[in-house]
Parts: sequence; structure tokens; C-alpha cells
Amino acid sequence: MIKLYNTLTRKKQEFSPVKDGWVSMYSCGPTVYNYAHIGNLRTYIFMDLIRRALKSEGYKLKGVLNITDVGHLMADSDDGEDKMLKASREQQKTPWQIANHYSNVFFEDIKKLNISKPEIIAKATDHIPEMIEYVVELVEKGYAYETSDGIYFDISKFPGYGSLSGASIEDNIAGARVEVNSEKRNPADFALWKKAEPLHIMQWDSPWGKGYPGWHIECSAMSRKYLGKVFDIHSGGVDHIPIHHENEIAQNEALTGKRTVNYWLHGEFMLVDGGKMSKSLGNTYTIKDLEERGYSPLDFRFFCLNTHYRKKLNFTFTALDSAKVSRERLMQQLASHKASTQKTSPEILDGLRSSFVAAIQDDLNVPLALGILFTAIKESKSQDIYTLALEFDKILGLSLTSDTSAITESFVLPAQVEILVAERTTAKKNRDFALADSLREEIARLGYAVADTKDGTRVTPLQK
RNA sequence: GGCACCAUAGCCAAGCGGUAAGGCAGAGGUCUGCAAAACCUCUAUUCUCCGGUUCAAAUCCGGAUGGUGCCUCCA
Repeated sequence: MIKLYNTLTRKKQEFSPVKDGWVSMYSCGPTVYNYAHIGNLRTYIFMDLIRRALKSEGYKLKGVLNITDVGHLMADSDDGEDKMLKASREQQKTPWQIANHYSNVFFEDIKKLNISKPEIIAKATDHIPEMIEYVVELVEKGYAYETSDGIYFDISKFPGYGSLSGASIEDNIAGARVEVNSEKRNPADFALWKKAEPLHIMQWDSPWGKGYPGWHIECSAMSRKYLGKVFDIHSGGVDHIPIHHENEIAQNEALTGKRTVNYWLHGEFMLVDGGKMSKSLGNTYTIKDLEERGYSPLDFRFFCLNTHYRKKLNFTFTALDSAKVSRERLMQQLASHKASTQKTSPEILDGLRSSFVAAIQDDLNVPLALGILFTAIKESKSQDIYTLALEFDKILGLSLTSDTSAITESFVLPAQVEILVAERTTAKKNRDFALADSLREEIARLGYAVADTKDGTRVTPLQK
């Protein structure tokens, strides 16, 4: 039985699905107007861990991940420009081209990170009719009203507003520094549908003329379509708690009159050098950035796994280096376990296995689980340990089966360096170590390191 | 100003009332012409501080200090 921390109740709860043996799960996905940065990616690794853990508990999954390619209001609250449109204007491409490009890169990124793709990928622009239908229902039930620029949700009609974040409407208003839209009945009312200006590129016909959907309605409409009125899990980043998820709850429950999501799971933020990471501060990194600096995407995954998902994770390159080394040694050790013909006693194996499972079942305590893996590989070499590690890897997703040699990137050795290496080998054979050492220095000056191993001389590019 | 969360070795980090997991770095060793890599061993009487509860506290309570996030789009 797995326990998960539910933001709604603020405690760990035993997970029990609506439908026996099945888990219905909705995860807030990317807005595809830019590359995903490592902070975004941490949240998807978190989503992936939930999925893997539930799978290992024997559940079948029906997961939905949305791709927001429209309707994401930006800056200055509801008066802002759509992010897709902004990117589109800046990059001189159609919004559809932008969305396509960035979602392709997104899927490449998550693949590199061993993030399993949810069963259903839902693009917002493919679900405009469902969203319109949803808004129509809200208007009919009296939860929404029309203004000159759109349809708004009337928060005063939904007394339960704020249950997720624990903030009252008053708190939100008191702290709000937003311009008050005079036509809105309550400053916290949010847009369900926006009426488009004539030149707006992305617009659809609706009962209120041409326009485009608000962001929050997207998730409500699509989750209802694929998962029904009541489903098990909704995941996302902590930043979504106060506004986005609160709004989703308001929309959902206004229509159904009951709780629609049983478990709200939120992943904490990533910091960079101790502070906030954001596109506006320019301290975001992408997977490509990390790869260019010589890290494997899985080094980053390992780095994320080393901290619990509900704790802030401070990203530094020192920490990433540590993750890289740990992971490489782990792989090396496993390779020698694999090569062994020895056995490990079933008692030891069972002990390790049950501690690992217990760690995962306790609200995905992956850092503890990783520790157990490291404890396991310290056992005397045996193929059983290797097999056990592969079992663990179904949850960790670190590709522990991969050949260690795959870690070392291939590179082309300049002919000049190749000659020097050969000369050094000869010098060594003649026991002229002074010459050999000076040749090593020369090779180093050209940017390469030589190392003598049992299998001969290995040449690698020098770091940095 | 309001609301949260966090504080464990040089760094990262688990621990959730019973006497400090694990990783990186560091030290010593094996190996090596020397290095590097790899492997083995060691490395917090103590958990920001001050009170309190308890037979027992890193763990619970109160207070102080420090840090971070949110309150505006954001994973």
C-alpha cells in the first residue's frame, strides 16, 4: 500500500483509487512557447516517479498530460498577451509552428530523461469545443458572467474557494498587486474565455463571438473528457497551488457539486545557486545546456532523485558533478556485479528489497531508496545484486542496464595527438619515463589526458 | 505587509520519540615506472540557538535567529 502526500488534506494518505486496479491521473504539462528548463523538467521527473511507483504497486495507468499551445495568459493578470502569440511575434512564425517545434523538443528531452510518456497527450488546441462546452455549462449554472472582453468565473458563487492553498479570498485580494479590472465583480475572478481582437491570430468561433480559451478551463475540460468527473490524481508544480489548481477546483466542483480530484500531488521548485530560477532572471538551463557541458541527461535525473520531491532542490554545478560521479561509479560497480558468478543469500536480497519498497511506498522517498541501492552494491559481488538493481531501476529509471562504455562520449582524436600517444607508448616500453612524462604534458597542452589502464592507454579530452 | 515551507559534517541528503542511512569531497591503503582511474578502510558523542515536555528529543511544544518560496504568468 503506497502512501502519498495530499496537498488538499496536508498529510500522507494511503492511496486508494476510484476504480479498482486503475489509476487515473492528470498532470499539468508544458506551455510550448519556449524550451523546457531543468526546473520544469524536475516536475516531470516527479510525475514519472509517481507513475513508476504506482505501476510497481500493480496498478494500470491512465495518465493525461496536457500540452498548452494556446490560452496561457501572461503578465498583468488577465489583461496580458497570450504567451504563444508573444513568442510567435518575436520569432516570426505561426503559433502552430512554434508549438510544434517546442513540443517536439520537449518530448525529446523527457525521453532522454527516461520519463515515461503518459498514455494520453492532450493538446489544448484540439479541445476547443470541449472547453466552450464547459464554459457554456458554467454560464448556464450561474457561475460565470460576461463582460466586454470575455467570460469570467464568479468566485463569490463558490464558497469553497481557497481550500487547496489554505488562503482565503480575502488574503488573495489583500496581497494582490494587480490592476483591478473594473468590469470584474471580484478581483480574483478569472477568465474562462477571452474575446479576441480582430487581428488576433488564434481564435475560434464561440457563443460569445470569436475568441480563445482561458488557461484554467483547459485542464478542467480535458481532464473531464479523458478521466471523467472524478479521478484519482492531479499532479503539478507547487506554483500552481494558489491560482491554477484553485481555479480548476472551483470550475470542476461548481459543475459537479462534489470533489473531483482525490489526491493533489505537488512537486517543489528548483532553485539555482540558492535563489529563484526563472526565465526573466536568465538563470535557467536546458537539457541541451547540460549536454553541452558534458553531462548526461541521466546525471540530471540522478541529481533530482537524490532529494525528496517535496523539498526545494538547489541546483549547482558542484552538485551536478557529484551526481555524475556517483552515477558513473554506480554503473561501474553494477558491471562487476553482473560479471560475478557468486550468489547472495535470499535473506539479504529480501531485506534490501523490502526496505527499498517501503521507502518508495512512504510518499516516494527516493533519496532513501537510492541509499539502499548503494548499500546493496556494497555487498560482495554477485549477479543477484545486479538483478536486484535492475528491479530497483524500474522505479528509479536510471538505465542501470546500460553499458558503462556508453557513458564515455565518442570523439575524434586529432592525428597529431595520436602520433604523440604512440611515441609515448614506445618511450614507456623503452623505460624512458622522462620522455614519456614530457609527452604526456605535451598531449595535455593539446587538450587531452592520457591514462594507462590494464587494457592499454586511454586518451580522453580534458575537462573544461 | 500577509501566507507557507525549511535549517542535520566542507558540499548534497535520509531520519518523523529509542540513541546520526547514503552520495560527493577529504585522509590512509591496494594497484601503478609515476600519475590517473578503479577497489578497500576511515571520517558528525552530535543535528542553527534558547527554554519546555519525556525514563528517552535531530525528531514533540514555545520562543529566537537565519534562509527560501508564494501572494502577478511561471514546473
